Amino acid sequence: MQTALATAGLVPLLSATLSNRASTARLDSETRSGTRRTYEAGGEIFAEGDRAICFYKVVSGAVRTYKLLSDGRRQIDAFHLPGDIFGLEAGEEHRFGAEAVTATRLIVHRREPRGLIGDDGVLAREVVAAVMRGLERAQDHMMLLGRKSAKERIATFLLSLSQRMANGSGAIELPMSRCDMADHLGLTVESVSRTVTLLEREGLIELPPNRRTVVLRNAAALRHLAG
Amino acid sequence: MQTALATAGLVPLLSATLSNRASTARLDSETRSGTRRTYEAGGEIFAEGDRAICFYKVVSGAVRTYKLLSDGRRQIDAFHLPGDIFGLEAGEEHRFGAEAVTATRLIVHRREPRGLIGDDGVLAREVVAAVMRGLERAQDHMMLLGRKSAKERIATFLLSLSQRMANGSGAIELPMSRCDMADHLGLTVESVSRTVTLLEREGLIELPPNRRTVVLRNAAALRHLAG
DNA sequence: CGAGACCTTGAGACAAGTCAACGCTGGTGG
DNA sequence: CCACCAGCGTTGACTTGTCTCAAGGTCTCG
Repeated sequence: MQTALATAGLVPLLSATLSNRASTARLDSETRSGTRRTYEAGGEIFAEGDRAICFYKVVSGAVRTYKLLSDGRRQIDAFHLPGDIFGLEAGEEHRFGAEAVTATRLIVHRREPRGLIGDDGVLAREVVAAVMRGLERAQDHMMLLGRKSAKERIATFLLSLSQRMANGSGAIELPMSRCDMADHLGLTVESVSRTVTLLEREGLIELPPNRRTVVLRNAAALRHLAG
Repeated sequence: MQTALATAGLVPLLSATLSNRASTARLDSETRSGTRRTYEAGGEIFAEGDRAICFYKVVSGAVRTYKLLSDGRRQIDAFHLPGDIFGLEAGEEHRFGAEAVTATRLIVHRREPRGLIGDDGVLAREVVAAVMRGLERAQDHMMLLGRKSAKERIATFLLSLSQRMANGSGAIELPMSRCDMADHLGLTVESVSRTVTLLEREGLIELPPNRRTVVLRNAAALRHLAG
């Protein structure tokens, strides 16, 4: 059993064979060993520097993880949507803050020194997959932040959200404000607003008066922009 | 050092089982199962999209891993120095290209589907530690790319290099060109050159005529800049 | 010593940032 | 039920940091 354990943790790292297997074994880990917690919009889940006792899985809502510079500049590392795991750390402390973007329900898992996680192969593999996915997203995001124009950033962001939210229709319900988008994409609020408006004028997207919904009108063109 | 990281990082994350089993096996992983390979400056180690058969550990020299956009824009994800592991993938393919920055010696490890890695606790932990460290570096780098000025980027970069190279004196031998620095920091060659010159004029660093060496004259001020 | 790669510098252009209104919208309380 | 308020989003005018383009300088290596 302990060998299986070791395998569960490491193999997905090194070969995709198992990772495929893990994703099909969609046992709901929610039913296991986690307690629930809810937050209202804007609620703090943990702060940068807090001891990393727990990690979290989003049930509903959305979460942002971010870092601050001493003068208040903020970089939002990622938005976490239902199914996503966040709050994993290699060290003792959280290297990010985390806040609920909208009203959010989470499952909280204690980071057990041994035992619990080891006993749950599904969760363990989910955790490793979450780390690897986080790494890949971070790498792609560096390309965006380092080398893409505002228009390309917005296009990339909208496409990736539409894939992750996948609600059938082409409409995306943005959970986050323009300010959050800006701090994720390395832009200012004004640039985000202007660029979104520009994409609408060019017919690539559509913006109901509400402004928190986006309909992708020309996904091919967006994809071309996103590179 | 890496063992320390592995202990701090992997174990709390996944389970202590592996660590107990392997913590007594203090064998140098270099002596196991890895073959050596050398590259001259500029040599390609693998290309984006290649099947990820192997991963690598730097013995000497320096390696850059990068992504390209269709129009040639490049983002250098990271520079890998002696002791660093790179080329690990969750999937079947390399998501980056890798090239030697200078003449480089590597150890090549086959990515065994199971078995071998599981048998070598030290290597396994090094691997997980490498992934976690890669994630942390990527996260810090997003802050840099998304929110820092050119001056702050250069300061951050020089400090981090000086820590990683740690050759006693305060002098850093830059293995990479200005162009590589630019593509890592999300700037242009010209901006890098100008900013480095500026830091020299302000007395924070010193640049021997060679231009590939940097002496940190005022690390405190640089640290303040880096945020 | 010469060629080429690399680095620096300058001048001008431009994308994105800043500052400042203004408008919408959704919620609250009179 | 409507009017107001506060927060969010948009837009405009202007500024600025970084990029672009174009020389020119400097090191290294054959």
